[in-house]
This record gives sequence, C-alpha cells and structure tokens, in this order.
Amino acid sequence: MTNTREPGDARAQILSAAARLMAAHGFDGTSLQDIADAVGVSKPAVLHHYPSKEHIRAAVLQSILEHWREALPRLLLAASSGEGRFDAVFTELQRFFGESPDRARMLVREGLDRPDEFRKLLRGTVRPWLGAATEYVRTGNSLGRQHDDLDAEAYVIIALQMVVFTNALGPVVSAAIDAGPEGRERYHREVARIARSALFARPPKAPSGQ
Amino acid sequence: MTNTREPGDARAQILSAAARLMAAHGFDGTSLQDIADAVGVSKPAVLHHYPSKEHIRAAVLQSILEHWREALPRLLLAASSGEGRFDAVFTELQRFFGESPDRARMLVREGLDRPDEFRKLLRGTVRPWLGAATEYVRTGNSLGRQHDDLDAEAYVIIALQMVVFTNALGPVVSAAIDAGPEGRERYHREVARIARSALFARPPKAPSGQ
DNA sequence: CCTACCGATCGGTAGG
DNA sequence: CCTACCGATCGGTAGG
Repeated sequence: MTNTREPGDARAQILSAAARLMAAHGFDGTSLQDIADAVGVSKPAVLHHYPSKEHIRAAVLQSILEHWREALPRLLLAASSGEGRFDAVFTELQRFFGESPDRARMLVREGLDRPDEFRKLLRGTVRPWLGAATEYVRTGNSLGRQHDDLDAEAYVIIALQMVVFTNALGPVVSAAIDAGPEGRERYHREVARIARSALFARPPKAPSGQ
Repeated sequence: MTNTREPGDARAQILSAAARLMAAHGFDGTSLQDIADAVGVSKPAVLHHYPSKEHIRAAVLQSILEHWREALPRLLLAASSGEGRFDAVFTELQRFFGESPDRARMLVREGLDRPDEFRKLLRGTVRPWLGAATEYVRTGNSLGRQHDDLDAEAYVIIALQMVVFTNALGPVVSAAIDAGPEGRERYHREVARIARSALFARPPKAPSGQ
C-alpha cells in the first residue's frame, strides 16, 4: 500500500549510491548533488541522513569493513589444510573483492588520498586476521613445504594487496593482454598461480589421497 | 646577474608541482590555485603556460611516459641472461618507480579515474615493451627453467602491476607489518622474491658457472 | 524532506 | 606589437 519509503531505506540507498560513485570517481570527484541525483532526492535530504560528506565517506568505509569482518570466519575456516587450504582461502578472498570491485577501488583510493588514516585502519582491522594468516603460513613453512626464504608476514600482506589491486584495476590492466573476455580469466588465474607458486616450494600438481 | 627566469623554467616548475600535487591529492583534489601557490605565481600565470587544468594533467602523464620511454632501453638491455637477467630487469623496474613513487601513484589514479583513457594509454605505450618481455619469458620457459603452467603475457603484466602498486601504496601497506623502517625493506624484498619464484620452477640459490 | 539560500572556492578569462 | 604576467571578476557549484 504505502509507497513511501520506510526509515532506514533512504540511508541504505544513499550509502549504496555513494559507495558506487566514490569508488568510481573518488571522494573529491563525487558531489553531494551527484549522490542526491543518484538516489532521487534533494541535496539537503542527503545531508539530513548524514551530517556531512565526510560522514558518508566514513559510512562507506565502515560498510566495507563490516562485510570484511563478516567474511573473515568463512576465510579463516576455509576447509582442508596445506596447499588445499591455501587455494580455499585465496578463492574466498578473490570472491570477496571480485563480487564487488568497488570495495577494492575504495580501499585503494583511501590509501592514496589519506595514507595516514588508512594506515591506522589497516592496523586496526586487518592486523588481527594478519596474525592468524601469518601463523598458518609459518606452520606450513616449518613442515618444509614452502620456500625457506619466505617472509610470512610480508607475503600475506602482498598476497592480500595483489587481490585488492587485481579487482580494483583488473578490468583496465587485463585489457592490456587482449580484447577478449578470456583476458580477465587468464589474468585472474595467473594472479592465483603467482601467489601459490611463491608460497609452495614444490608446486602442487594433483592432490594424492587427501 | 639576471634573476629573472628564462622561458621554459616556469613550465617545468608548474609541471613538477602539478605532478606532485595530483599524485598526492588526485586531479579533482588539486586546484589551479594549489599549483599556482606551490610555484609562487598567480593562477592566471599558470593558465598562461597551460591553457587548462586538463592540459596540465595531460602534460604530467606525458612526462611520465617520456621518462618511461627513456628508461626502456636500460630495462630491456639489462645485462646477463636467465635468472640473472630477470633480477636485473626487475631491479631497474623497481628503481624507475622507486625513485619517484609519484609516478606510480599518478598511474594508479589514472587507472581509477579514467579507465577507458588509461586502457588506451597502456595499449599504446606499454604494449611494445610487453611483447619483448613476454618473448623473454617464453624463451626461458621453453628452456624448461620456468613453471610450465606460466601464462607469459599475464605474468609480465602482473609483475609490472606489482611494482607499480608496491611503489604507489608501499609506504602505507608495508606499515601494516611493523613500525620499523626495516618493514619497507622486507616488503620490497618479498615482492621481488614472489615475482622471481613465480617465474622460475627451480628457485635460484647460487649461480654456478654461468 | 523541500525551496531557498549563505560564504568560499572552483576553473577559466576579462581588461590593462 | 610581442611576451609574461597582474588584480579583479566572470558564471557555476562546492559543502552546509
């Protein structure tokens, strides 16, 4: 009956539009009017739900971190062990950013635009998970399946960074290969292969038994 | 005697300031007044040397590409062969972007802000070099020293991408490891190790003979 | 949530 | 008449 929006809906629409626009054009390249137009409301209406443009940016970042914390258990509890577990975790990671490249783009932009704040964000949010991932890498390392000159902590960060950048600029960079849609496929497959072969000293061919 | 600037000096100063500001704050986050202030002239003076802000952006990108074309011979002619040549090329690549992270930041920003134009830029500028690099990787592959499931073209692009991103966001991301300056060192070393071990099936320990 | 505005600053250009 | 600028202001738009 009531075609009027329920409260909270407008906020969600504003957040969604802002996330998409800011990921595409940046914070400075996105005006409150752009967001208002995308939602179909007036500019003051936007500022009724969020007190300032800066608050909208914070909310967009916060929603990304929420999704991240939500996906963390799935990432960490990815089944199996050893090389199989790596593939499972890496696949989940690719899915997380692949299903919404805007997340990756927003994170890259934040790193460029506000390096100091972004550093703190990384330390506060990624650090806990980083510890667990590093532990896993070190465990595999002690079992002698991995490269002995591997820097576990640095590796985890760089692998994560590769996934983020791949999804942030992948469509642009992968086009340098060729025009076909297979270009993206090859690109993503090679990213996974690089991360895997940089981790395991003996490249996994076919899992025998396990 | 004459403390007056010779012609061309002002243009170079504007270009330098614009490159630094746009790399740090983006195109939309940099005003003509910001550039004018950085150089110490008026805004109309800036617009006398470059007809518009857009022309300044084009000039900044152009200067990066000039440096790139200038560094290309050094990159391609990096001595030795096989794994030694890889290290030489990769080191030169790291130096190119490492000596001016603003270049890397500007490229990443362009990829985010103007994906279509950036794609054309990649195709026009990086493509020729890409062919040579891919050929080199394929040659090594046929000699059986490299992973047989390696996608040469995709690998080259991703390796290049890793160097660009490492230098664009390195100081921010590497801080996630720890506060010390050694963090950056470890970070860069691990990037090189990942690229190398993803390329060569047998990790190089010590060059014997050759 | 709208219309109607503010101080300021945007990119760009006027006359001199 | 040219260049290399200046102070002032253009029409619009930013965040609020």
